[in-house]
Amino acid sequence: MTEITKLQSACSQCNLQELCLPIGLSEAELSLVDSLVDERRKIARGEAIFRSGDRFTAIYAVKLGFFKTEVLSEDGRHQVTSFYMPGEVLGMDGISAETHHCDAIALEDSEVCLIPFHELETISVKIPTMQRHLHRVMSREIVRDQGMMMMLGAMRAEERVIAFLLNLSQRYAARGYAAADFNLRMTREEIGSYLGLKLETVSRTFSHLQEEGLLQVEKKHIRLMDAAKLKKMLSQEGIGR
Amino acid sequence: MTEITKLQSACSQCNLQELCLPIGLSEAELSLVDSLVDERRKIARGEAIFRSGDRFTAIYAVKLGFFKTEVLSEDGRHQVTSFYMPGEVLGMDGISAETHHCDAIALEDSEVCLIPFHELETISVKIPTMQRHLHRVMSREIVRDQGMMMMLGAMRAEERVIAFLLNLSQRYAARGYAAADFNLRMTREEIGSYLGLKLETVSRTFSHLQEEGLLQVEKKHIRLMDAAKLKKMLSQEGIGR
DNA sequence: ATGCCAAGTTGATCAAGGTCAACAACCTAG
DNA sequence: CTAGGTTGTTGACCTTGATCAACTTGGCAT
Repeated sequence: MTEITKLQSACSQCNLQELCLPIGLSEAELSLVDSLVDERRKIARGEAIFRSGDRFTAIYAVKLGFFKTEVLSEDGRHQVTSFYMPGEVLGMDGISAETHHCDAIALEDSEVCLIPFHELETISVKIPTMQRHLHRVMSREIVRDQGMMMMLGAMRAEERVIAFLLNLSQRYAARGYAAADFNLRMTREEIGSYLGLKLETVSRTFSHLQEEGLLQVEKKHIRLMDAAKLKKMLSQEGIGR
Repeated sequence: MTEITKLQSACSQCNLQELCLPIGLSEAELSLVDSLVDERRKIARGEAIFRSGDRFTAIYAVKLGFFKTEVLSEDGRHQVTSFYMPGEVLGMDGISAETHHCDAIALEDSEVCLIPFHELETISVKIPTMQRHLHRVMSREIVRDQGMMMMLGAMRAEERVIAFLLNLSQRYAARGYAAADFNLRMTREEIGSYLGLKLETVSRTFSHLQEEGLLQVEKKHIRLMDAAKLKKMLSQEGIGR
């Protein structure tokens, strides 16, 4: 199902450039990058870019669509660890052992740009800006994960849901989409898994926030009615748990 | 309190080398590394190497002692995100924004080797092995964090405690210490924070595992009486939560 | 259409773990 | 030695969110 069609891909032409690449590359450097990222791949909804245990060869920039990553433990359990939208880079978990430690699955028909990692390392020796950028992208993932731990370890259900929605909102906004009006690409169950909650709890929390007038939910369509108040609920709410 | 004493530090002589550095560096490369890591710093118990908001300049390899990192949210909440023991590297959260996002605090009198990050980037251009190693270390942190999320999101209290103890055990073993007999360096509260539990729950779980004969706990001294069974409990236990 | 399945909502009940409180053991300072 | 603070243990009780179950809705295949 996964097409390995090579689409023309030129970072130098891409409107996601500012999200993927360091700013201020020269013409020459940009064309080096173009030659590095020479393959684009279509991933159908439900298909994986890579799975846990797959040999690591590349990292992937989301060009179009939406992904989740999920880890599975020995027993049947699995947990969504992240969602990725266009301009975000995934697959860096594979570097350490040359093997991926999670599955990366498309939530809708999507496209990724394939960045062969060892070539990236080679190029980043020639372009220090590129090296630094790579390090920042990796570090950003570490910081994000720390925030995630904070959320899972220290927030109650309602706060987690709010934090999740505000995070999505902010990422949509950064891409020029409406910050307060968007469609979820994932199911309640996937949200629950990501937030360490059961799908029923996610559903109930949505309903509850809607009753409060803070949110409008219609299936996957979300409208934030009072983002300011939601933010406040996050930072003030019970010191509890 | 924090002494900025410069101790002699020579990676080429260090017995933690195999944990910190890539294998197979040449003499010449090793002496380059020696000149990079020229400062060692003593950190007294309770003191911080860096705090959230501090400008990022370096990463730190634990030479001796024990650290925790903790993030704090706007409101008073804080959460321990990691513990570090000798040979482990901390501070990489600072790369992305040139600012640290957590506090790194010594749990006992400790020593760290200071690795100026921009110089490390410079050197890793000259030593590809070094660059690759850096990427692996960062990636390892990402993988570790994913496991942490899994734990916080999908495991029940008892499993978290077991996973925590087994993880410590394995890291002690990797350093040549007894795998089944060690002292905790952190309080029950710190363990609880790390595991997303209250200190009472940690305490009760210890007691419970002790009743089961799986563990011996005497204050901070832990003895794993049946590591095999503990491992089994982790992978089999309730699909629940 | 019709039947089916996945996704979502809502209610009733239950249990894991949080909260509050009392107390013990230990450490340090005076 | 004594006082006071920190750390840990244990008990009683309560809250949050999980579990189980019924039902609705919409999409898709026949």
